[in-house]
Amino acid sequence: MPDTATRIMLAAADAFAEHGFPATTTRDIASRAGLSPAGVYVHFASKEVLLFEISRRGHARARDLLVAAAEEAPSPTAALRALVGGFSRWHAEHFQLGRIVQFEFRHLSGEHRAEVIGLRKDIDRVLADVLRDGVRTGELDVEDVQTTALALMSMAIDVARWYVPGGRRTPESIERTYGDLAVRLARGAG
Amino acid sequence: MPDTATRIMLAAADAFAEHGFPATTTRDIASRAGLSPAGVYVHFASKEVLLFEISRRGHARARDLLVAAAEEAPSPTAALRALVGGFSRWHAEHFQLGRIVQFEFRHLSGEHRAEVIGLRKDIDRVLADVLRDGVRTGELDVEDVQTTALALMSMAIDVARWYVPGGRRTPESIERTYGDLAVRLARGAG
DNA sequence: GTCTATAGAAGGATAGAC
DNA sequence: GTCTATCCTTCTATAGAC
Repeated sequence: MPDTATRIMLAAADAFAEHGFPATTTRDIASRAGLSPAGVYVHFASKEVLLFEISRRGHARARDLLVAAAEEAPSPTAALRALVGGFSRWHAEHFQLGRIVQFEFRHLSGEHRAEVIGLRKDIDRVLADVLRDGVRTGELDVEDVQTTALALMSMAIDVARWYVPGGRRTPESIERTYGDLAVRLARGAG
Repeated sequence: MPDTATRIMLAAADAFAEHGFPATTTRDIASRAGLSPAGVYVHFASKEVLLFEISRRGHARARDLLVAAAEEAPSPTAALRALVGGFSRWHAEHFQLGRIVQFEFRHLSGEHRAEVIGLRKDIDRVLADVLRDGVRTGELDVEDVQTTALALMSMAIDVARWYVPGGRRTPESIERTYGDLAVRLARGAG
């Protein structure tokens, strides 16, 4: 049994993913965590702080995943495949967390938003660096690195919006297909 | 000066795009439209009906745009470029409407959601048909038509999430770049 | 068709007992 | 650290005058 604070975060993540942040009530969160409405406030100062904690941890985990994938890959092409494939798979496996991270962002307070933006820039940079590496070695052919990186991130992020567990597409098949698509996109007409 | 119902819809679209549906108050909508809080209900039965009307019209316009682009194109490759480029540009030019259409969907009532889903299937089919056409003629090389269509739609739809007017990227440059990326993605290694 | 006023419900957060 | 009870605010939607 995880500790109470963790249970509350898991309950809140479920609720936020299902209804969105503003439409989620603290009563719903408390009830999912097996607490009274007041019980939440012993562990978190407000509903917004709860969103922030979930967002911060989610972003940090996604970033660590990407950095590790980039470092382990033997070539820019392999790194590109691992990055986009892995990020896409992550957004399928953790589609609830992904939705919160990507789509509830605007409901963070100014200060909290700024901190999360920093993590986002780290994430964007990892992919752009891989593309630049590949262009330098000649493996990849990309006209506009920034925009191509953005488009690839869009493909992966959007998985969280449409993914339904138990559907035709599995996280593994998404990883494979999206990794392939990324390489096709960045290798050009050959 | 547009009629009052239209003014209310425009005001609501602004507010929904800025705060999301649940966090938007009917008072805010009324105030933006230059009405008292009660004035809205003469024209729309509820806040949810307002969201539905905006969503329905937005989807229908996007669909008409795509169908027209597909019909006018002289070849599957040209159609693919026009479709993805045009859809991406639309999500930049109408990023507010795009956000509502794509990200406030879950707040529609069951009946209204079903009607919008029908429009979405039309939209998805247009792109999948173009890819299939191109595979048949041999112009395009796509392994999984459904998933490739989905990934291309993701690229375009996600523009509404990140686009900021007045930024480095214009709707025109997005149209060009994303149209090119789509062709690269579907033409394969050549 | 627009207003003022308000009903009626629900939500975020706190007080204070245990 | 958890509960019950509740404060206070805010919200959607309606009533009824004009």
